[in-house]
Amino acid sequence: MAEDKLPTRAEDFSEWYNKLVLKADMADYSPVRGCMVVKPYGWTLWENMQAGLDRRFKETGHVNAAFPTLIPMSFFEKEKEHVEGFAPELAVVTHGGGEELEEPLVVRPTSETIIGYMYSKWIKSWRDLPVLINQWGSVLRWELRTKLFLRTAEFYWQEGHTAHASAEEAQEETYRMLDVYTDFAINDCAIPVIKGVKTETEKFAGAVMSTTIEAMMQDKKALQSGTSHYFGQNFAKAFDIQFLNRENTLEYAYTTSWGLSTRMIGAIIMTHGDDQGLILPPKVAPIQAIVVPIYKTDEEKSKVMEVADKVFSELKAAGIRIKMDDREGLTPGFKYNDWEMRGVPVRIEIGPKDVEKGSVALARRDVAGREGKSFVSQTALASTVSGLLSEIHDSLLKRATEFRDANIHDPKSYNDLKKVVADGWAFSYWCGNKACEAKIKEDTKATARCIPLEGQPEGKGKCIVCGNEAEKKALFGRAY
RNA sequence: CGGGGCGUGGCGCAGUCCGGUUAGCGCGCUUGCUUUGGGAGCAAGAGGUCGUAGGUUCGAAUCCUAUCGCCCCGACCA
Repeated sequence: MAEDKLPTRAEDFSEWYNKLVLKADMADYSPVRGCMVVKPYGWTLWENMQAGLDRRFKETGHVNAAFPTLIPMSFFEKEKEHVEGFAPELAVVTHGGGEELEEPLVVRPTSETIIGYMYSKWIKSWRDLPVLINQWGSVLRWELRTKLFLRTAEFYWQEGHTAHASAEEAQEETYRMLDVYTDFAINDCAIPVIKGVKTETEKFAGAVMSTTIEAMMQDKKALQSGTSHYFGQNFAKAFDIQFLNRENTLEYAYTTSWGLSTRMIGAIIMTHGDDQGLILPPKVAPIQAIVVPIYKTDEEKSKVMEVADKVFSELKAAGIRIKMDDREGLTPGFKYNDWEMRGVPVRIEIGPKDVEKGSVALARRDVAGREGKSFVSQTALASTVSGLLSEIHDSLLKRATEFRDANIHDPKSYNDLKKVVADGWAFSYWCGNKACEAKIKEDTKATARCIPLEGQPEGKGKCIVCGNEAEKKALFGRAY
């Protein structure tokens, strides 16, 4: 741990990320190419994220269920765009129990098909609608280039699948869940995101409309952090999800799906981390405060530990996720660096001097060095720490928002756009034509991230590429 | 699938061009003593089929052939 330091973000952002994921004990490579092992520290973070999302899902009327991992191959062929989109990345099971299967089974890359099949059995009347089901699980996509959390063959996520009696209602659901993701990203992960609609080129295979929340990483690349799709009747027709409406006529249902994955962990790392390591947003951090006791002699140790234990119990009772670092034989300095690598938001140092003065040293992870350190009274420490945690959340969000906003540009010409997207995003009028979108991608590697739902100027403009009339502005940037 | 790089103790590397017998170094690990308010010091230890298979040779980590795997850059994607 002492050697083999983390590269700085400026030196090599990609290496910084790879090393950090390993050194912070978040995940490890698996023996199978492209798969990852999520280690306990990373998984606890995910559990906290799950809790925040799951609460929001329940509040908006959804229930959880579980659908199988294996899906008949033929299901994938029922929706044309869907099969085209996913065919290249399917893993297929051909044998079971030593025998070749009559019909190959696909390891789910997403569950629209099998859930569509089940919904067609369950939905007969308008009284059965809406169906609002979410599933927590993992999916498998045979990715060519992988990176821990950001793109792995197998990843963990939730996928919500809903069916509605009208297009309006399904569209409302699509936007409602996008708002849920936005709220989660901002208020739990301290990640500012931009809500928007995907272009035709970028949308989900089989969707009528895809929406997204896009976040800017510190290397100014975009990361799609959550998606919510409106399917219209596409999947209902493919899987025969029909119901008798109030007029007693048979009608196809309107469906949606929405997902957010462990990729969001990557977003947290790349949004907040610094050259010392991770910086975890307090709301989801596995450990919110770490206690480091400092002593030399046995006599000092017993006095210090008495205070440290008391502080620990008080904060724990106050609902703060706290841990005591009582490892022997390690210097305090080592422990500081160790917990900084892991991104623990608050560190509480307690030494002989603090015992005398009735104080503790509080260090906040988001402000480096001495500036982030303060000496506070042991009395009412729980409320001091709670206050600091919430202050850290606010400051992380503010810092990330300012960074993002400073790197979104409004190029005046196409040439200008080309320069801008090399190191930032462009927010420009776009006519909606695929050719213009493709030209940008070809010239700059930047893609249309989304057409933002908010912050659009009044009135029309001219497409940054072709100069034709354009209704709306789109965001362009290089993406993960 | 194209282009580039790399496989040597747990990790990071040197040695390979120009073969020579005990394969080194740093970190980590184990034990002991001293340490401990920003990555501790000393001492003694443990740990390696040099990716794999074949070949050349008195002798191969080193040369030849084949093969496998990984990483980076491109084409596809949450």
